[in-house]
Amino acid sequence: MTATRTARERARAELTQEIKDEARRQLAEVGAHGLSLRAVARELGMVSSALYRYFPSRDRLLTDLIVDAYNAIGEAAEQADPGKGAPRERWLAIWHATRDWARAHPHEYALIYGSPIPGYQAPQDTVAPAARVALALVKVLTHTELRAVDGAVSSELRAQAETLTKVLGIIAGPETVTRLIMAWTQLFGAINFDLFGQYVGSVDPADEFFAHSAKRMAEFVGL
Amino acid sequence: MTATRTARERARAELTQEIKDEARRQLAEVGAHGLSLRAVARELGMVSSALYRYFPSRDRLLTDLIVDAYNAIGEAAEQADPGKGAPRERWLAIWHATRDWARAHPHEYALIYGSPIPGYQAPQDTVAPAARVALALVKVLTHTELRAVDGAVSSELRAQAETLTKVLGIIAGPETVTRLIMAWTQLFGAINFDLFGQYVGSVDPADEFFAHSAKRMAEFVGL
DNA sequence: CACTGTCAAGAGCACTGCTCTCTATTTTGT
DNA sequence: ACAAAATAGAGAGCAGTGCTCTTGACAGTG
Repeated sequence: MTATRTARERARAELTQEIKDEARRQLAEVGAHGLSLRAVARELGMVSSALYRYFPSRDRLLTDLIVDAYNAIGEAAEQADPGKGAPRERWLAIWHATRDWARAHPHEYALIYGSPIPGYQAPQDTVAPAARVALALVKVLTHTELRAVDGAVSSELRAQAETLTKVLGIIAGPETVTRLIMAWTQLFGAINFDLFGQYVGSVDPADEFFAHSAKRMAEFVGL
Repeated sequence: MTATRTARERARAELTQEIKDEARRQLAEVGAHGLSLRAVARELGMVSSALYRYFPSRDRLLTDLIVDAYNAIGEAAEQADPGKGAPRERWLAIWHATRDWARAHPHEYALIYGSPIPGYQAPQDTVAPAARVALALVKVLTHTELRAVDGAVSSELRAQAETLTKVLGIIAGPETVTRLIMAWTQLFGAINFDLFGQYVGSVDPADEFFAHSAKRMAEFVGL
């Protein structure tokens, strides 16, 4: 039954992919704001209404692109991590690979780390892919001897950190976990500022500054 | 001269302001994406084409709102700084005031620190207002005894930092200046992640984490 | 008073997301 | 194998958008 059924379903899956690919192409050119369903359909030689057989709305198509982008940047980060060797080098590799992906796909990056699009509904589909870069950083710290970091965290933050510790399965104190989140914030904060032009007038180009930040934050978390 | 400012000119200035106010109101409701010139005109009881006598395009109106938003968040930061007293408390006050403004005006914040609007090229009008929050932080460090921070910066970054030192007129080494930019990045990185939902699943609500970050980054720059 | 520049208004263009109906084709159940 | 059901694309159409152009009315100045 799967043999006959897949005839149509395979065509459907293929066309769905083609639509996403073309949409991604246009996204890279004109950005999320300029992405037009009609233009995508036009380019694919179909009529716009037919597109709605595959995506119920423009937002839905964008949501799919968002998930893909999260997975792409997450995979870039994971690929950059050799998995073995000096933790500090692994950390730096992940940082730079993440930034490199963002600079290579600025509009896709803006889609996921810029302002959320219209209705701002972040479906459950996005939360797992969205965590991949962060998890790649976490992975470097697991089974790694960390330099102890000092500082007191408030009780509520400690509770949040301890919950995270369990979920992530790492052996680290609340202070380290908190610093890790700060480092994660710093990573994407720096990429945002770089891509969105906020460093113009201070550290532009930002390559050296970013490399410096990566090292400083490695030390900051105890690496 | 200014007295003879014609009634027409005053009416024009007034109406220009009313348009911006109404646009800001709609921005708060539907976001930049949903902001419609026709809807603004409709609400003001005028026809859409008349609006083009005041703003040559939608992007131009948005640019004006961007400048206003930069000034508003900058002023919030400046107001929060008592100007005297313990530098560390001033630093924390600025951090929290900045975040508070962002949370009170999420769509305006997204306009300036989210993805840049397509078709809008950051004009020179925006760079000065955009620097106000950062300058408020810098001001805390001037004439303040800083704890020395260590670390080596590369030659290019050092050059950038030294140029900044001259421009800002502060007495601090390249390492401190670099750390200051990292702190600035951390501030807006954290606000971004908080407002755009990236902290869901880790440190949500992010109040405690943000307060913690503010303190940690104060120490980080030597305060 | 006449002239000139500014203004609101309206019509209209090209485009958008989306819905609906119609027809052709494929898949499925008996 | 054949009828029924599900699915595909095409086309028309709706309401909305940014923006342009023209028209007629008004204010400011010589």
